[in-house]
Amino acid sequence: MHLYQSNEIKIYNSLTGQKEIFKPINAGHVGMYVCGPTVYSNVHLGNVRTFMSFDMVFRYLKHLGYKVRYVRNITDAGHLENDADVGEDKITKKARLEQIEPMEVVQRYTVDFHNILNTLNFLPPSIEPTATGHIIEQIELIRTIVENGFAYVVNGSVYFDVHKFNESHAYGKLSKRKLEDLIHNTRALDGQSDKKNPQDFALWKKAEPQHIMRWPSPWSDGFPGWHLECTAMSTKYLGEQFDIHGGGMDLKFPHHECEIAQNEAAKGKSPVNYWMHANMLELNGQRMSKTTGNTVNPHELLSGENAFFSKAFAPGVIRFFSAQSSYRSILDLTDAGLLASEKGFNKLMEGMRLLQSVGTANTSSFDVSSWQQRCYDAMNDDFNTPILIATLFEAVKYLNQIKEGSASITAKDLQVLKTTMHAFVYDVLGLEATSEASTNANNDKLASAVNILIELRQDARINKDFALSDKIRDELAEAGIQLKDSKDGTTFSLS
RNA sequence: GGCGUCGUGGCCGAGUGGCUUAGGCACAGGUCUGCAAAACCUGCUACAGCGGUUCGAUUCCGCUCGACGCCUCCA
Repeated sequence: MHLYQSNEIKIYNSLTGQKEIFKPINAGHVGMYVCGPTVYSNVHLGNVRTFMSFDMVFRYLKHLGYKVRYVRNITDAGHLENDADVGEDKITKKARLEQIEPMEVVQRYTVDFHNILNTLNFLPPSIEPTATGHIIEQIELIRTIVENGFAYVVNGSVYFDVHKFNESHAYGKLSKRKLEDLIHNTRALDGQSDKKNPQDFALWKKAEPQHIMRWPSPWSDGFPGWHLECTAMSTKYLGEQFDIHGGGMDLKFPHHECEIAQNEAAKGKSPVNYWMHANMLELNGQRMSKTTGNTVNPHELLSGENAFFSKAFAPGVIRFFSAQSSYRSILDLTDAGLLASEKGFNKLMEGMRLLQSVGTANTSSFDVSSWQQRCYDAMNDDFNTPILIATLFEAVKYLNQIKEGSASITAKDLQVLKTTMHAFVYDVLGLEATSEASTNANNDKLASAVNILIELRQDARINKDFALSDKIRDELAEAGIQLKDSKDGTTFSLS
C-alpha cells in the first residue's frame, strides 16, 4: 500500500485554468519535466525559486511513493538573444565577450548552478540532459515536422510555420492567445528576416561563418532553436505524452506554447497532461532586473554581501521563506520578510528538537491523526506549502505546551508526530538546520570553551556579582553567542 | 492596445458563500529571571471602491481604480 493510493492530489493546470485531480498516465509512476537554466551567467534567483517549487513537488510525489522520473535540462546552446531571427546565441555572446570557448562558459555556469542548488539542499533530478547532447534527436524532430508540412527551409535555416499549423491546430491554447491578435500586436521586423511570418520561430539556424557552436545537419551547419530542445529531451526520456511539465510563468509564452506546437506537429499529440507555472520573484516590490540594478544573485543572498539585506541568510531560511507563499503567487523578497522567516524557521527547528526530548503520558490532549491528515490535505491541494507550514506550527505549539506541562501525548502519538514532522519538514520541504550543521565541526571545542564561561558566570551570579555575570553575557552576545537561561540551566546558541 | 494574474489586518502571506481559527513577523499584557535576553502563554485587527445575485459575500457576477506578468533582451 503506497501513500499515493490514499492521497488524491489536485494540481492547478495552467492549460485549463483549474485545479484537476492528478491521474498519472502509468499508475504509480510520474514523468515530470522542468525547463532548466540557460547557463550563460550565474543562475537567476527567480529561477532558483521556480526550481525550488518543483523540488518540493518532486519531493512530495516521492514521499507518496510514486516512482518519479524528473527531467530538468541544461540549455547550453540555441537560446537566442531575441526571437527576431537576427539574434545571437546567449552562450556564444558571452564567450565572445569573455574571449573564451563557449563550452567554458557552459562549464563555469553549470558548476555554479549545481553548487547553488546543492547549498540550498535540492534533490538532483533523475536526468539532467543538455541541448548539445541531443542534437541528433533535435534534427530528427525537425525532419519529421518538415515532412508533416509544418516547417519550411530558407537559406539553410528551418522555421516552424505557425500559420499553417494554426489551420489545423490551436496555436495559443496554453497562453490563451489567438493568432490573429498576435499578428496585430507583433512588432514589424526591420529588415532581413527569412521568416514568412513574424510569428514563426526557428527550429534550426544556419550558423554564420564566425559562429563556433555549430553542427552539421541536412539543411546547413548550424544550431538548433531554443524551443526545440525541450521537446526533444522531454519526449525522449518521458515519452510522447507525459504527466507534468513545469517552468516559470515567463516561459508560458512563447516557449511552452511552441513546445506544444512542435509536439503536435511532429507526433500529433499534445505532450503534457498537467502544465504547472511558478510565479515571479520580486525584489522590494519590483521585478528583478540586471539593467536597473534591482537584482541579487544567490551567492550574494547567502553570503550577505549585497546592498539589499541586513545580513546573510541560511539556506533553510530561504527555503522556508519560499515555502511560506504559494508557488502560484508572486513572491516579494524583502529584508523584513527574510528576517521574519528566519525567526519562524528557528521556531520550527526548535520544535523539531523538542520532538526528541518531550515526555509522554497515558493520554493525548491533541488529535494527532487528524492533524497528520491535515498535513497531507494541504500538500494534496496543489502543493499548498503555506497551509502545510501553518499546520506544522500547530504541532510546534502543541509540543511547547507539552513541555510546559499544559498538554500531554501518548508514546504512540508521539511516534506518529515525530514521523510526520520529519517527513514534511525534512523530506518534503527539504528544510535542514544547515546553519548548525555547518558549524558542527567546530562545535565541540567551542562548546567546551563557552561552557567554562557559563560556569564562571553562574558562580558570579551565585555571589551576586552581577556586573561580572552581565559582562560575560554581553560580550559573548557581541561575539555572536547568545546565552539562554532557563530553569534547567544555561544553554547557548550561535546567531 | 491584446491576453493573463491579482488587490486580505502594522508587515509578509493562506483560505472560504454563513459555521471554529489560517500561519509567521511585529505589537501589548503575563509566566520565567537578580535584571535582561531567549523561550512559552494570552490578546489584537482584515478582506481596494461602487453596484448586482443571495435569506446572507471578503468569497459569485459587473463596473471603476490600482498593481504585476507576457506580448521585444532581462528567469
